[in-house]
Amino acid sequence: MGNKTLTYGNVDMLVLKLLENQDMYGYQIIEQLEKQSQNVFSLSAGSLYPLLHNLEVKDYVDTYEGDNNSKTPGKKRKYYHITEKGKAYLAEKSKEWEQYSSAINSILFVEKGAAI
Amino acid sequence: MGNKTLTYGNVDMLVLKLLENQDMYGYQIIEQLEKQSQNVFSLSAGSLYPLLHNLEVKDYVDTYEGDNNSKTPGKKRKYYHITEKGKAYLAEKSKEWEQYSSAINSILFVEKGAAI
DNA sequence: TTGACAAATATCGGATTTCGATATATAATA
DNA sequence: TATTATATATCGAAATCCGATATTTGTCAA
Repeated sequence: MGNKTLTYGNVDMLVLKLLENQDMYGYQIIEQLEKQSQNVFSLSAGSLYPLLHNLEVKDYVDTYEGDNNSKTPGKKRKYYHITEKGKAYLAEKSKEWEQYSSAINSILFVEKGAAI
Repeated sequence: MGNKTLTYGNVDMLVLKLLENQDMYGYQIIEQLEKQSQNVFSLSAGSLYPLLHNLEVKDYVDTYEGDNNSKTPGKKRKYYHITEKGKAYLAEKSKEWEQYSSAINSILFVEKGAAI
């Protein structure tokens, strides 16, 4: 990431969220994440692919190979599709994120001298 | 923390924020953080003390020993006080947090099928 | 009075997560 | 034909946090 530690523990959630919207292949996820965050995040390939394998092992996604007749260069695309189990996990993590970020904000945005 | 990875990389910011409000000793920081986050965070001592030493090495805080005539048991309290350098660092990290969390939210809360 | 407990600080190794470097494959392009 | 862009993959290193453990010291109950 641009800032290394800022998405720690949340990348899987972000990836699953993108996949909830549509099936994607790895490289596409990297580009989409960068675009959709206005260049705040730029996930590296070395982070993404192990993470995707992990999501597959945990049955949060399943995969299929892309069209052979693709006219783009490079290795064959591998598409990822979120499972029901993945959706449930995503919902859980999203909820945790809301709770967590609001707790951070409740500490950051307390005025000096305010009663707590 | 209650949830292990959710505050990764942000604990120093939270601690400095508490110290911006008033000088505190370690144990007090743990209790205050728990209280002020409505029990969302519970920082462990094994996390806090190395972190405090690191903040001291970086000149983000300086320290002094508490009163000898304290009637509470336990080791002597060591108070931490935020420096100007620490305040500048806190401001920087807070800004990053705002940017980061809003980027996360912009990905999480996009409606299915919405144009991006 | 003495033993248990609570307050307070401290350190270490282990677990988790992410990144940079590197490798490989392949089609388009110059 | 060589280079570049696309695409997937793996590995070791770095950073951060926690659980377990240890130590000190004052209070309080038995």
